[in-house]
Amino acid sequence: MISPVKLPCYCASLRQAARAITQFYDKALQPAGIKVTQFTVLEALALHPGLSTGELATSLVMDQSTVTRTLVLIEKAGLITTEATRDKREKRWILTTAGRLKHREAHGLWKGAQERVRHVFGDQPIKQLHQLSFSLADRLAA
Amino acid sequence: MISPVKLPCYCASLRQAARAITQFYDKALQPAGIKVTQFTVLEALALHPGLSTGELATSLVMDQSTVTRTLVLIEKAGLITTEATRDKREKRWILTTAGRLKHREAHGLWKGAQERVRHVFGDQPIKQLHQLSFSLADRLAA
DNA sequence: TGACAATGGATGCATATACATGTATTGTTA
DNA sequence: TAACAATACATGTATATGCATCCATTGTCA
Repeated sequence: MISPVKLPCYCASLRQAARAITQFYDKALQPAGIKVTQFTVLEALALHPGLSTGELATSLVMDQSTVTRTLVLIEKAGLITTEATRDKREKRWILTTAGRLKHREAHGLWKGAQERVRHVFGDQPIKQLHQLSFSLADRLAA
Repeated sequence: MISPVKLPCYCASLRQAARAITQFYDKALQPAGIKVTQFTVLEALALHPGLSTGELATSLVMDQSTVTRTLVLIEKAGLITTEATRDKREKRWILTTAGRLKHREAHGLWKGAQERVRHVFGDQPIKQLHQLSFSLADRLAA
């Protein structure tokens, strides 16, 4: 009896989808004790060790302050640490041994979530959504 | 020189796009002094006056507690108020006069943002993204 | 080299988000 | 009708997010 509110707002629909899929992935990652946001940073550092805080922010299209706070969390958890650099202002991040283990564990759970999403939503639609999302973020960042 | 991290995660890409477009709309709505989240609720109430907190949560695919907090904000701003109901537990919301004015003002700004997004991203792509987003939220909510 | 600009992060503040739980009210049933 | 269950929000806690601003360090240039 609740009228479903179908808003024409492009922003509202994207936020809605982001909320829904975030809950889905967070639930999937729960056994590893990390959130999808934190996993994303771990993944980025696993692929590109030594990225700085600012570089992470740029490449993940996040605000620098947001990245800083996520980094603090996973650093406290012992998953990442900083390398020594000449420039004392910057911090370059790498996974610790515990971080590599956690990443491997989380990666398995994440993969399962990816597959389930692909299964329930369809291979073509999810890939299309994925591409369009990246593309939009890219376009709007400029 | 910063390697752009293209993650295969469906969740990461959606979150990225959601962040980017949220900033875009928030900036557009700035003259009205409200955020796109708040505008979404105003819009829902403009279209469907008298929705309860829980109904808003369901129809907007948001957590009830999140909706409660957004409602508190725009209520404090004098934009919405509650109707009297038999059931003293529930709150049914309607726009105040100030709320209707604010909604009208914000709606104009929002429309401009919609058009600009459509222009920079393309009519077909944005509509496709819109549909896919709603569809995914729908699918995952179930 | 000494002042000043630029850079890289950190922090204060406000909102967004969700989960778990609490509280008040309403519904149900023995 | 007196429990007890169910419902509708509110609240505590933690993380996510972004803007404005601050601080420390580095770069530049007269």
